Amino acid sequence: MIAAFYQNKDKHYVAVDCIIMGFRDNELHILIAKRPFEPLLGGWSLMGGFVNEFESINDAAKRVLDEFTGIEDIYMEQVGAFGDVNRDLVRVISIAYYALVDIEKFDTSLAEKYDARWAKITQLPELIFDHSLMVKNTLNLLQRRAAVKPIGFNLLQEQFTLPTLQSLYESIYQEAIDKRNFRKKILAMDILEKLDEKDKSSSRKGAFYYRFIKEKYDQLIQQGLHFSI
Amino acid sequence: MIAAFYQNKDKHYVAVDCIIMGFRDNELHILIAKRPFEPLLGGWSLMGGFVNEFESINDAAKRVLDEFTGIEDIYMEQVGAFGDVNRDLVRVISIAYYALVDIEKFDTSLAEKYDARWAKITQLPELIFDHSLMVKNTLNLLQRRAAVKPIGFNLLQEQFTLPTLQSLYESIYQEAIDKRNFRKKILAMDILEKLDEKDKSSSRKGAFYYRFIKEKYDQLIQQGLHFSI
DNA sequence: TCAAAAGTGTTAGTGTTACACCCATGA
DNA sequence: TCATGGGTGTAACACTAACACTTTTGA
Repeated sequence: MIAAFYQNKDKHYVAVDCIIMGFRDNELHILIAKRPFEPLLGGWSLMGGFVNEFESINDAAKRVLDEFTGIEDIYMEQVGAFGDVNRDLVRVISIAYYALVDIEKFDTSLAEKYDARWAKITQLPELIFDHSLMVKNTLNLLQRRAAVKPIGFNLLQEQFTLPTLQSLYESIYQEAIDKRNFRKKILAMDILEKLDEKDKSSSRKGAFYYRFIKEKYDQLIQQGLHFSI
Repeated sequence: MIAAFYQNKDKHYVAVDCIIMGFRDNELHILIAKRPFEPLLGGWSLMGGFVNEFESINDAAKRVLDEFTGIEDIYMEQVGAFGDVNRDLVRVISIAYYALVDIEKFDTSLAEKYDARWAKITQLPELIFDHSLMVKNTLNLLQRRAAVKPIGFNLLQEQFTLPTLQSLYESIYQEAIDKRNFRKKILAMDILEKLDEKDKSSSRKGAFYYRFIKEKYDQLIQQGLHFSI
């Protein structure tokens, strides 16, 4: 019988915790919620949930992401498993995922429902358990990923200006980038389409909108392009 | 009561699977074992074990590594969690770790005990479940890590020659490296100590032994050195 | 003396960094 | 007209990649 081999093994609670990132006011933000119950009532935490018996861990993460943002089809990637015995109040193994969302699509009614808010990554409060560590590892991973994959666009709306795109990367890497070098590099890849419209919300002159052309990117990758910022 | 919150949640078997890597005959090898029981009797698999109730997932990995190699204090890093519902015969969530060992320290009696063997990474047989995927992800991760961290030395003995070190990196990246450029780069970092002794096992002239000086590396890192191959 | 692997520098080219001024616009 | 952020090119420098011959030694 198959089950015999597993019979005497311990079983564990397994959770997913999501580092949901958005971009607003030229800064990365993370969605955090105030814990509504004891113990640690009022402590800030990431968005999480338990993995169900007939659900893959990826599906669990997608479910949690949808539940707390109201957005489906979110870009996400696993950060890793966190399994210290005492990381939670009872023994729970948690698998962290980070997600990149267009903050404009966020269902703000959920913020009230879960007592959640978008916190600037530079001004995060202390989080419960090992959630601060999860965020730290995520930022690390994001910095490595964003340098070689065009995932940053997931944080922006369909149309965005180059100044906005640049400030996004500046926020990810926490450092200033030279305007001319940045433009040269991103435009040289030839994966953006310049639109006719301008965004005049942050200057009188206005900045042209651009659009990421995924099809072109995919095609160029086939031909050996290496995305790099 | 604390437990109330968790009460109705599902529990899961959680395993660790280890991608144990060694270097021999100028090639990366992975330790795999023949499954000694049905179903899938005789199928090749990675080294694994279940996570116990009062054991962190890292400790579980260390336990498994020691059990199958006879070596303590092994360099290891988590690859990630694998949690498809049907990845195993029953629902098991597995956390993969890769480990880099000095293959000379391997307790060969364990190879018989577990019907294990070191398989060349270029000639791996098909593995059971999602183990081949785990290896693929590991190789990816290793390539990224080895380029910026001096972890390759964990695969070698205390003393090694530059030709050996080079062939190690050639095996990791599956591509030839220019001898002169490689030496220039690695020696420029000034983290190796040249010894007086030569290894004459692979040439009449003999190649000088070198040693990685961890203390010096740590010190230089403080001063802003970036390891890079 | 020869075969076989170890060891050694230079150059061209590519990519990266640093840097300053004009433009368009609304108030 | 002026204040503000958007937009543009070039030159020095650093790094990378390409490349061939000499040395040592045991058989």
